[in-house]
Amino acid sequence: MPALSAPVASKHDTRRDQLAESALTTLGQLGYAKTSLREIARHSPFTHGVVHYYFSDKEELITYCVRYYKRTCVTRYDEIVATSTSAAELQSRFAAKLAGTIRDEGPMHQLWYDLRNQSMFEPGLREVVLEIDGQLEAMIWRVLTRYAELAGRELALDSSTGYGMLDGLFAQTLLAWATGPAAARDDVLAVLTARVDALMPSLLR
Amino acid sequence: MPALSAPVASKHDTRRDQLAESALTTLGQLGYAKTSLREIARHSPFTHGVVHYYFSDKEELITYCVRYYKRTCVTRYDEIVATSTSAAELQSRFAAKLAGTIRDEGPMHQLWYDLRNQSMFEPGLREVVLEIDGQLEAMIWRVLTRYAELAGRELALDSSTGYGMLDGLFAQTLLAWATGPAAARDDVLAVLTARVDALMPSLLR
DNA sequence: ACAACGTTTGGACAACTGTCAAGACAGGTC
DNA sequence: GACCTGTCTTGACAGTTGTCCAAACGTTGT
Repeated sequence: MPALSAPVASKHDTRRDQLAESALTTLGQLGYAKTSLREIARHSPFTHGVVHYYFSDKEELITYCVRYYKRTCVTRYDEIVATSTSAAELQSRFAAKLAGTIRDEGPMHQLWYDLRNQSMFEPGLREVVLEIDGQLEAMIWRVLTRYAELAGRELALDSSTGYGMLDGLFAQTLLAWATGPAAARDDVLAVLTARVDALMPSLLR
Repeated sequence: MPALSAPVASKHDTRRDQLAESALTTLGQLGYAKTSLREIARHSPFTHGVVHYYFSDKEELITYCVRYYKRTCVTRYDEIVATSTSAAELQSRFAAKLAGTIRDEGPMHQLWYDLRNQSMFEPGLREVVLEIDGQLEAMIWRVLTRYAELAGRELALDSSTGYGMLDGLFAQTLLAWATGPAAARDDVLAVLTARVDALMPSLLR
């Protein structure tokens, strides 16, 4: 043991998080298919042996990364939900934040869709992907229910449908943002914001 | 040259199509990340050397495959558009066909989303992916405009938004279909049909 | 029969992959 | 000082990958 018991997290866990962070940036840049354990180590302060010292398996590293990433992402809109005082405010702030998170964390979202797709081919990823997908749906549902509450009306759709629709618009924008010319990036984000802004009222009845 | 000029397509092109078909089934089963040229050859009547005889590159094979696949997929709903005589008929047939194509061609759709995601990391795929994505959007737009025409009303959204929303619902269902238990497959498809059926009227104003 | 050519095979190559193990390097305890 | 123990480096392994190439094959024309 490194000491008796570390203040908050053992050094072991700290290093695992550190490696997970290096792995996430690598995966976000190269994608799942082209990311190797050696490449991850190259993007970290360590050599490739360390990866196997802290993770038994490539699969264990990946799933650990997904769960690590989740901690910071599935509550992304909760502050907006908590502090908005009108339906109009919630709507516009949510629409803006959707675009903002693409601008600020684009590669991480690219990675999410990549891993989500991989789960269709790799059974080992399914558990963690479905777990996070459910949390993302719940995150959107919190936005929508609060939105209806503030508007004093009822929602015209269920949780799953709302998540599927908004996620489709989000993924579409992310694709255009990631593959389009750099000069058009601001435009596609503005389109997403306007689109969600226009769509949300029609989700109420 | 094998002959002077073959009846319809040269043997060279025939073999390219044949290899593309083997490649597509392999890619649909294993996904982009785990598909190698040797694996493709193993799923074909030939050995791995032939692949490089007909395709200079792995990238050329993949892009050829995507275009080959496109020929059969971007007109999938045109027959429904052409023969439906009422908005209600078009709506229910379209909703049913969406689910039906997942049932019948699931792996091919998984592959499409896989390659679409890869294009965010691999610039070489962007051109062909964006080309087909545009054709898919146009395909959906033909459905929606005809739907509005039959209903005698106006559409409440533009082409891109309609495609993004419906594609989101489609991808969501595909994920559940591909990763969920076999016993639930019919259910998720029925949910998609019901969902699209309920959604479409709200796209009109 | 021969030659020519398009096609196919199978093996080779270097580079890379995940995995593992032996040793070096700490820091602390006796 | 010696000793231990957790950490890290380095090199090795077997397997796979994309790519290339020399040889064999089969058909065609002469």
